Amino acid sequence: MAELSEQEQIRRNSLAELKKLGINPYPAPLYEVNAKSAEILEQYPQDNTLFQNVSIAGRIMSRRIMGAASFVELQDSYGRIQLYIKRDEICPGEDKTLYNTVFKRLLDIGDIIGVTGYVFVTQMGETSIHVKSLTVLSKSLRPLPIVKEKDGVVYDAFSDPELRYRQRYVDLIVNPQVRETFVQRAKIVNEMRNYFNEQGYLEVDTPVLQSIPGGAAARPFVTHHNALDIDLYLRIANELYLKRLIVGGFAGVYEFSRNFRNEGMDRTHNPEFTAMEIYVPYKDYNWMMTFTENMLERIAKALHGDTKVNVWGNEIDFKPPFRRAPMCQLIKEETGVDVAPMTEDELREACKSLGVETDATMGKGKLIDAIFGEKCEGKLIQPTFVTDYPIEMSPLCKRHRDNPELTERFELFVCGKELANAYSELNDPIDQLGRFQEQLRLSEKGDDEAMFIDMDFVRALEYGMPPTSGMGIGIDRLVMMMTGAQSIQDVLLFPQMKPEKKAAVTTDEDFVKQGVPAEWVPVLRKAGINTLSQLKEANPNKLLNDLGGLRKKMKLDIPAVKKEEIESWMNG
RNA sequence: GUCUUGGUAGCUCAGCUGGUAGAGCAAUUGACUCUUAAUCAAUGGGUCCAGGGUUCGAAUCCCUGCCAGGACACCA
Repeated sequence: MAELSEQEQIRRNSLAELKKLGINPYPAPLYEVNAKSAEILEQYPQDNTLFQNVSIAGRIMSRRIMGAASFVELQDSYGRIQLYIKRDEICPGEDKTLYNTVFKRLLDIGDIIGVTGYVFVTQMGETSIHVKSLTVLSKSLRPLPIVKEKDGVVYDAFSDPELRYRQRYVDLIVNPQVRETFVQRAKIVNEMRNYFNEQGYLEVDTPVLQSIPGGAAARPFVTHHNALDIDLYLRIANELYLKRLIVGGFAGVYEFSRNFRNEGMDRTHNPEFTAMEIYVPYKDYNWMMTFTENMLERIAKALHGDTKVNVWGNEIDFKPPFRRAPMCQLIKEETGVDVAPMTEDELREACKSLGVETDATMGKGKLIDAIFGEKCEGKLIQPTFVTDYPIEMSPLCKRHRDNPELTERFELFVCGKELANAYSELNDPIDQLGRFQEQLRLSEKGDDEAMFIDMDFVRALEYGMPPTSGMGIGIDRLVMMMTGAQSIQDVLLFPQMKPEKKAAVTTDEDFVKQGVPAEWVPVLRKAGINTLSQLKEANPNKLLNDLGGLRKKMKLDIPAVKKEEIESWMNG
């Protein structure tokens, strides 16, 4: 096991010693716990008759040993509390092994223990547990990053993003704000679920494996089902399935949907992400705006006790009503250009004069959207419903009641980023089929984002779907805003990473196969020979000298090696 | 996809125009019965991401690759 670091080796030795002392480092029985660290710290100062017989378990995060008494910081799922461990308290008899050997020598930072005792306040004024008994619950074999903190300043923070995301378990142990982010994420989702359920909407599950990846325009992941011998796609959206359920007659359906898109990754995109979509019959997008702003107000209050939330340096107020403005109006405000009456050629001209890049495949709608994206999006800091999008951008959305070139669609922008998207859903099956066919024409023209045609969905609409409004919201992005996270990786427990590649390591066995006696392998490594190719290219005379020197230096009780032996290793 | 920054001890990081690898914390051994970034003394710990090149000599300079971060582009 030469690959183990010194500290890992020491911990394994401690593990063996614990076993020798008859202590099971991984005991089977449950450990009865009757207190939480946070509760003790909160309640004991109010009433010091409480917690006089506590049992608590957690991980050792630091130790301050002062001879026959010690202080330990114990971390449970709720926070940290200090333990006061006195030798003669946990070892009342003659035998002081539990304190002197087990606690002081064989336990380490990172180990999980359970203790019983009573709560008191130290001379320094810190609420602590005076320990009467101590039980080893799990021995940790790897050293934890040591993060220290004083007066709110964190020293030696565990901050390497690669390690934090690859080994999230370590991140969660040493960085308490990480755990808090995910508690808040759960709170946001629960709050939404309650809001929907209270109004009688039904949570449903729809297929993740779809034979037609519909409901959005994005590159899907493809997989194969062997028994059916067909390709299937991981869903890019669940919209078309939820609308089928509205056809089926539900009074409102929603789903928290893990979606998958085979596209680029960056600070706001992960290949798998969570969207919430909800569809309510007999409503329109105006109703949905009110519904959405009330939902966000509720979430903000649940999390922060206030509608005002600091998001990336801006104070955002989620107090309804949010501003509502048509896209063309916002463009006019920002640029002075009225794009509404323009022809495609005029729009192209307008883009040029505004410095917005275009290409030949873009139609009217895409040109308007390009101007909006370039000039307006970033300016929408306070929550704003942008309404009435051009029709070619929105193949699943109903035409605007006053203008057939527009759709009854809104997107909600906060801090310059799109947060939610909603329609008065298109329920005219003939119009829907025509729009799908238009998408197909676009895709034949080379637009690889255009949608597939889902004929079963059209058939469902032909049976009749009530007028319906639907809304989708990116949960990861919402959590980022509500928690102030800078990167989507900070709101996903296990963000996507390239697999770790182990550097090609020559193992001890490889050296032995090469003819090197096992006892010489560590010496060889000490001499800087870590791979077979290094061994083959080494100078035998120098190696003979080095090994001889190291043999003396390391006081090895093995016979000196001869030059012929070294040469035989080198030649295999 | 392009550009850019980085990868050195368990963690956080130094390491200058090339000359045998350093600190703090952590670890080990010892001292210490209310400490709290505990303190004091001593000790050990490295494939300097990998592979090539230049050189008498490379953590350091050059090239290629891998991984990560950032920016841009692309992205209903």
